[in-house]
Order: sequence, then C-alpha cells, then structure tokens
Amino acid sequence: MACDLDCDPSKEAMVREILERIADKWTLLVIEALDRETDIRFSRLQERVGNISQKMLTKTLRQLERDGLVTRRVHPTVPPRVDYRLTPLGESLGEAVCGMWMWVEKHVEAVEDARRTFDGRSERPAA
Amino acid sequence: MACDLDCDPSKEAMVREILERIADKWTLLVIEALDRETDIRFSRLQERVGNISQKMLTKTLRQLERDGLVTRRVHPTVPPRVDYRLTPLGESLGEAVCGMWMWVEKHVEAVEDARRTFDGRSERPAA
DNA sequence: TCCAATAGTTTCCGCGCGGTAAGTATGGAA
DNA sequence: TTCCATACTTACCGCGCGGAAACTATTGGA
Repeated sequence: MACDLDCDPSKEAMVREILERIADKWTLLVIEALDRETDIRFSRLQERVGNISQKMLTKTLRQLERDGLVTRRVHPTVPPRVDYRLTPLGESLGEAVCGMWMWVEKHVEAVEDARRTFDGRSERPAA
Repeated sequence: MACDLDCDPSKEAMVREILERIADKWTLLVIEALDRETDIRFSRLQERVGNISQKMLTKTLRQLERDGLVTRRVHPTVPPRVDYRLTPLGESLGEAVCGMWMWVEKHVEAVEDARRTFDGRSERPAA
C-alpha cells in the first residue's frame, strides 16, 4: 500500500546496503545536525550531535562524504578550520530523515506508554 | 529549514533513544516487510527479510511489539502458527520508513557514482 | 622556547551485536 | 514410539563497534 517498490533483485541488494549504511545511530544524528545548521565546523558539530567521539564523528563524516552527501571544506588557516555542509543530494536525504525524526517526536508518548504496558504485563505473572 | 524541531532537552533524549532503537539494520527491514505484507508468519517474514537469523528476528519483533508497533498473534494450532502485523502506530512509522527507502531507491545511482569518484580520487595519488 | 587551539589519526580494549547450532514445546502422522 | 513442522529460547563465541586517551601537524603568540 505505502511503498510501491520495484523488484529488481540486483538493485535491491544495493538499496539495502545503502540503507544499512545510512540507518545508523550516528549517521542519522549527524545528518540531522547538518540539516539544522549549514557550514558547520567539526567541533561545533560534535557539540550539536552530543556525546559522539572524535573518532566516530570523523568516520561518519568520511562515509557521508564518500556517498556524496556532505562536502568537506578545509580552510588553510591556523588553527585549521574545516566545515561541513550537506550537498543537494544530502539535503534531499535530510528531508527523509526529518520525516523519521518528526514521526518519533510526534509519537514518543505513545511508544513510552506501549513500553510501560508491555513491561507491566510481563512483570506481573500472578496476583 | 526542513525540520522545525522542538528544543525540550528531556524530550530530546527520549526521541534519540527511540530513534536509535528504530534506526537499526534489521528493524527497518522488518518494518518494511510488515508494511508490504500484513498478517505475516514468522517463517515467511524470515524469508522476506532475507538472511536474518531466527534470533535477530525474534529479538527485533519483541522490541517492535514492546514499542507498540506490531501485534503478535498466536494461533493455538499444531504446528504453532504466529502472525505479525503493524499496529496503526506501526503503519504510520512505516510511511516514514518508506520515505527513506524510496529516497535510497531513487538515488542509488548517484550514491554509487559518488563512491566511485571518491574512491578513484584516493587511489590515484600521483600520475 | 614552549604553549595554545583545531582537526584529526592511532592505539588499546571491553562489551555487545549477531551468527550458529542445539534444545524446548506441541500434537498429529507414520 | 519416533518423527515432523513451527516458533521459539538458550548457550557459545568471534569480531567489530565504539569509547578513552594519547599522539600528530601547523603556526601565531606569550
């Protein structure tokens, strides 16, 4: 009903690979941050994403750059300054990611209620 | 521009937690499969998702059930039969997930091109 | 001369993801 | 009585994710 996907098996493999690549904890948060604020510096990005280590931020950004989703610009100043922004391709992905984010925002309560109900059920085997 | 998110920090933590929970390799694929075909059995689901182990499928389904996104129905027959379907909440998430899936489908080529370019650049340090 | 800041890279290491495979329950068929 | 299928659960285990922290490069400034 909702999706109307094609059925080309060789393409599907690639779709999955890319989806798995993107559907990752840090990647989504980084895309979100880049969508909110453009031409953002490494350290600033680290603040915005929150609790991401340098290593993971670098790695995530490299992957996004490789996939053509972000642009990395180095300013040859001292101290060095590097900023990142979404490419047009990245921006279009940003919209889809926002769709998920907004879904979550809208339904946090519902999910938490469901969890309480579920956990409550299993904690009460007998009265 | 795109997202218009709120800024309640305590809510944001929950949003992140749920997002990280959903933005997971298997979870997205399972939601996709459930969105395509409703009242689907465990073994059938395993076929559709492809290459998921019993353990991970069970675990993923339990998490989705706990979050109020899928319904699990056991038919007391022999051999046992269990089917799963998205709840209305799950269906609404399914749409957002489809958004990502469709983005990927639409831009597979672009991403692969970007990768080739990126990899080509780094493999040619000098001529 | 030594320290500062930025944006990394690298090393070490623990824990948990996730695969494999064996075990469990059920009851009808052979 | 043993076997079958389904839908799990559990135990075992390796490997890689990802955190912490130290190290690097650069050059202006104290």
